Amino acid sequence: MSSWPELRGPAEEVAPRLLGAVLRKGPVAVRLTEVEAYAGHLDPGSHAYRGPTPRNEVMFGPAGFLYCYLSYGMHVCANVVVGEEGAAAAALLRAGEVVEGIDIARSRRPGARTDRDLARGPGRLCQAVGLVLDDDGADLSGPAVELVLPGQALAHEAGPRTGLRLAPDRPWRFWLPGEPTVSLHRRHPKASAHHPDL
DNA sequence: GCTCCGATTATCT
DNA sequence: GATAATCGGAGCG
Repeated sequence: MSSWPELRGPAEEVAPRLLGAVLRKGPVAVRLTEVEAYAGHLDPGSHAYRGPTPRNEVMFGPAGFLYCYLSYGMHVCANVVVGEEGAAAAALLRAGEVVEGIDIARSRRPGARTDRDLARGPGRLCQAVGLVLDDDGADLSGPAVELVLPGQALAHEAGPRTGLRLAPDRPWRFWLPGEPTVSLHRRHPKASAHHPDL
């Protein structure tokens, strides 16, 4: 039963369709403004590149479920599983605008100076929405966690992925133009070394 | 506004 | 034991 016909197809085609979608957990909901595509076993940048493990097994399942993992030992990041079952394709939820439960979101992110910082960045988004490691595998049909797709695809822009050590060059980051919650910066963790550029 | 840097732990080799 | 799809704070303009 493919209850998510809109999520079929390659990650880089499905991911932009998530822009403008609303993700809710309980009282807090965000409207997604920035996502990133990961093409599973075909993609050196994906956690699924080297095959199934206990952590990434949700990605190898059907579309419409949440894949959550711990990043840098302290931040939770969330993906929507997309594509055909077994392809392990997913879209990382990079940023959003809080559209419901903003007071609760603010209390969860006391460090945020402005509302636009509440869910700007994958770790911040999960903190604002209240997503934790235990939400790994959640069914996005609800009721605990729910995803509502926009009626039609919205106009978007694309650019290279950020933060990855491997395959950062694919233009698989997608965002809604003009959204203040979108962050277009940040370089690699470490430039490993200075190559004299030949 | 920008860049640099250290924190912290589940997961995999 | 090394790695990592990040964040927040410090320092500068």
